[in-house]
Amino acid sequence: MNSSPRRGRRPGSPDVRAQILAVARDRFHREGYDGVTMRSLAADVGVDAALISYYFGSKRGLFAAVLEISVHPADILAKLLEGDLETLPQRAVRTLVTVWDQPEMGMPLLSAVRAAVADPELAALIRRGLHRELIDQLADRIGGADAHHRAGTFVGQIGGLVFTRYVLAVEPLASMTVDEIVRTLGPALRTTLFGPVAIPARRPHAAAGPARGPAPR
Amino acid sequence: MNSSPRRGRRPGSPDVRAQILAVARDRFHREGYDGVTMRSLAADVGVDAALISYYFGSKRGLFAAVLEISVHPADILAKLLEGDLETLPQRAVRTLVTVWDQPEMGMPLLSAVRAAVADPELAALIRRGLHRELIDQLADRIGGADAHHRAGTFVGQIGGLVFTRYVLAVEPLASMTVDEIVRTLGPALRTTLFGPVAIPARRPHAAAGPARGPAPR
DNA sequence: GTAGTTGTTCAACCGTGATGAATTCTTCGC
DNA sequence: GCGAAGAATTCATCACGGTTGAACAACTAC
Repeated sequence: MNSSPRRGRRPGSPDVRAQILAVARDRFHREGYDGVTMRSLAADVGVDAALISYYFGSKRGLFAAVLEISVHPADILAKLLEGDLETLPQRAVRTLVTVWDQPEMGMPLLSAVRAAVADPELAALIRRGLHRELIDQLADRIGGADAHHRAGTFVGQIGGLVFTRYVLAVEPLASMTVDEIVRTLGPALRTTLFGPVAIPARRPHAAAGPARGPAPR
Repeated sequence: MNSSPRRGRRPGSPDVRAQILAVARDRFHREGYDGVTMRSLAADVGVDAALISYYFGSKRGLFAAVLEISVHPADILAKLLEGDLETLPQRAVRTLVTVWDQPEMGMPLLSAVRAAVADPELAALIRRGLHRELIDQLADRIGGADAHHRAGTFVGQIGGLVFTRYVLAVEPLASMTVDEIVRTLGPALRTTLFGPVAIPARRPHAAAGPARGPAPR
């Protein structure tokens, strides 16, 4: 891009772009996308609102930039998948809850999810991310004919935890401890990954259910 | 058409309120809350925008009215809980997917969820609804010491299905058939409701996990 | 110096939801 | 019937949202 040596005015003595980003980050996480207006944000930084557009193109651009510096899920996911497959369900739940429970991580993630629900393009971003970084890899590791179905369902269950505990905050999930959640959700996740297609503990009510699928391996 | 829309009350008794509601319902479901502007909606109905405020107080009031006539989850939930507890997981999944898959029901529900994510008051509504109508009742039916934890986790997983399949539309969940979903998610839900705290199919890797909880009844 | 580039502000635009006053129709007491 | 009360409808306007183009200021390069 910049072929010629640096011409023109140098960035102001305080790096205004970084300042805007920092304040925006704080306020977006605290007040949500709609709660932050460009004018009020500009006033906070002590700058004209047009400058934000100048640097970030638009309000959404600014939000995207904030997300960029706030959310890095990929490395956490990679760590999870590296470990022992047997213990993955418990570890996944524990890691997820731990990460989301600390506000410095949870708030950015929450605002990201909120924004994604409202904005189809952001939703597509998350959708693709989940699929490539998590579901495909997980399916590879568990193997078997219905690996993708199991992996997808697994992610769905994890997503449900995020949705009900953090976005909706519905009780009792919202105030259960990490251990309690691992205890109750862990076995279900194990069933999804490794279990048979129907738990044989009681009569599966064979009538309507197409209870037989590909062999549970 | 009518080139000079006269001021004042219209002759006859056209039920304009119902007309507004019908058009709003359609457009909200198709274009989402933010996609519908009061002016464009008013133009669609052939009416001044102020009339909407007159009838419904505010845009949110209109949206609430649309939800009112579009979403009645309570009766469906009641039916579910009436049936045999043993088959509840499968039936719940099947009912949920069936309902959400038909656009006449699914779109309203989806726009409700979307709105709830953006608006804390609506979120509180859904939160309370889920808790009173579903979790408490379900906990009563399954009984036992950790009934509430199990019920909450159950609802969380169901919510995850909604979130990932319908809101985020992440693959492969988004294009799995009803039967496939019932097959993969059903057993996990059974585990949540009735299962032990750790599935004994393989060595539960006793180290880290607080794998023992209240007896599984 | 002068020209060119970048940072910053100002004023304005257009679209949003909301509100109060003005106007016209319906209804109901007499 | 008449006339007043009230309901339904539009208009003009407000405050506020994000965005934009022109102007100006600061700085670098030649």
